[in-house]
Amino acid sequence: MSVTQPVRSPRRRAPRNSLNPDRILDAAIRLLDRQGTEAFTMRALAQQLGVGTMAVYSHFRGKDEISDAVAHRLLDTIELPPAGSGDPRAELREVCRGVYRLFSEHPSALQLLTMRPVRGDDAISVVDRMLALLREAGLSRTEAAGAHVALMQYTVGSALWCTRRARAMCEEGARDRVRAKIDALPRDRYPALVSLAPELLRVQDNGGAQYEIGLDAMLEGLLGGI
Amino acid sequence: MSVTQPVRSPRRRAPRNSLNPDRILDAAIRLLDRQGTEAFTMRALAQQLGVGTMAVYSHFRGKDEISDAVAHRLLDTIELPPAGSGDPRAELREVCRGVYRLFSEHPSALQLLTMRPVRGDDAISVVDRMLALLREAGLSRTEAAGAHVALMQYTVGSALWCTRRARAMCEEGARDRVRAKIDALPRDRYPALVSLAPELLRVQDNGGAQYEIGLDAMLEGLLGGI
DNA sequence: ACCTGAACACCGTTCAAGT
DNA sequence: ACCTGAACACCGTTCAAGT
Repeated sequence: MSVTQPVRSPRRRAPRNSLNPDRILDAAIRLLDRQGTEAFTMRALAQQLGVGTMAVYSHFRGKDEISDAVAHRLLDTIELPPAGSGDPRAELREVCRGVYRLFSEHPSALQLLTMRPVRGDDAISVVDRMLALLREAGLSRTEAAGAHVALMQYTVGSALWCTRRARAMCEEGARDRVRAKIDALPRDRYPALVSLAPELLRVQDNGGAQYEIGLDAMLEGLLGGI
Repeated sequence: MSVTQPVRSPRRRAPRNSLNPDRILDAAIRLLDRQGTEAFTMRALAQQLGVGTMAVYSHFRGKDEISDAVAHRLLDTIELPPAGSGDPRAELREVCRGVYRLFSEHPSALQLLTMRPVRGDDAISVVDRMLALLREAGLSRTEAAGAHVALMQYTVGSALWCTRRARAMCEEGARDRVRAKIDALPRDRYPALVSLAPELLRVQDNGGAQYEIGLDAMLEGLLGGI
C-alpha cells in the first residue's frame, strides 16, 4: 500500500482558486439553515468548503463581514408582488407576507440580524415599496413612516416568536413538558390562562395563520379609517 | 515589605459562604445591562462577584441555567396595572406597555430570550391577565388567544427593533454614515424612501412613541369592531 | 493573490483537590 | 457543601510561511 497518498481524507481539498465570496456565502447560508447559528463557525464553514480555515479570510475580513453579507444577500431575495393592482392594501399585505416568508424559511438569518447591529442597507427596495403603498393608501408622510416601522416590527417579532417556539418544540418530549406545566398551573390563580390553554397552543402551532391575524388587525388599524 | 500578603489584588476575595443564587443573578443582570450579552461571560461574572470562576458552578448547573433564571426573574418584575377599571382596552394597553418597558430597560434580557429556546414559563401572570382582558373586551376564545399572541409578537418585535437601532446608533459617527447612505440613494429608483427618509429617521428616534402607534393600530384592529 | 498550519487569547466546562 | 486552579476542547483571528 502506497504511503504517499493519505488513507482517505474526510473531504478532499478543493482545487486552488475555486474559492470565491459567492461560494462562501452559499455554504454559510446552507450551514445556518441546516444547523443553526451555533454551528456557524469559521472552522465548520471552511470544512464544508473543503478548505483550510484561514482560506476564507482571503475573501472576507472576518466572521462579522460574512454575517453582514449573508443578511444582505437574503434580504435581497424577498419577492415583491407585481405593482399597480390599484389595491394598495392588498399589495401591502403581500409585501409583508414576503418579508415574513423569508424569515420563516431562514430562521437563522433573523437570529443573525438580532445579534449584529445594523450595518447594511436593510432591503431598501422593500422599504421603498411599502412607503409608496402607504402613501398611496392615503396616509400622511409621518403616518406612512410610522406605519411602515410598525409593520416591520410586527413582522420581525412574529417570525422570531415562531422560530423560537419551533426550536423549543423539536426538543425531545417538549410537547409533553408544556402540557404538564399547564396542567400543574393553579386554576384559581390563572383562570383565563388555564381555560384558554388549548386555544393558545393551537393558535401558535400554525405560525403563518397566526401572522395573518396580527397583520390583518394592524392593517385595519393603520388604514381602516381612511 | 511583607511578602505574606499579595501586593494588591484587583478585587479582594469575597468571604466564604457569601455567594448565593440571588447575588449571582443580580450581578448577571447588572453585567448584561451595562455591558451587553457579549460581555456576559462566566469569567467576567465571577470576577464581578470577587470569586473564582468555578464558584458560580456550585449554585448553577451552567451558563444556560443562569440565563434562564435571569429571564425568569426579569419577566416576573413586569408591573401590572390595577384591575377592575371597567375599561379592558385601556388596561390591555397598560399591560402591553409594561412588557415593552421591561424589554426597553433590559435590552440584553430580550436578546437572551431570542437566543435561548423557551424554557421557563414566560410571565404567566401577564399572559393570564391579558387573556382575561381580551375575553372581557368581547373576543371569542380563539380570537382572544390569537390577539394575545399577536400583541406579544408586536411588543417583542418593537423592543428588539429599537434595541438594535440604539446599539447601532451609539457607534462612532453612525448618524453621519446613515445620512450619507441615504443621500447616496438614487432618487429615481427609490423615490418614496428618499422622500420620506427624514420622517423615517425621526419616527425611529423615539422608540416609545413609535411603539404606541403600532399598539394603537393593533388594538383598534383587534377590538375595534366589537 | 491565494492558501496553509502553528500559535494566541479567548470561551464554557470537567476534574481532582483543598477547606 | 462550597470554593479553587489546572486542564480540556472549543472559538475567532494574527502571523509567518508556502505556492
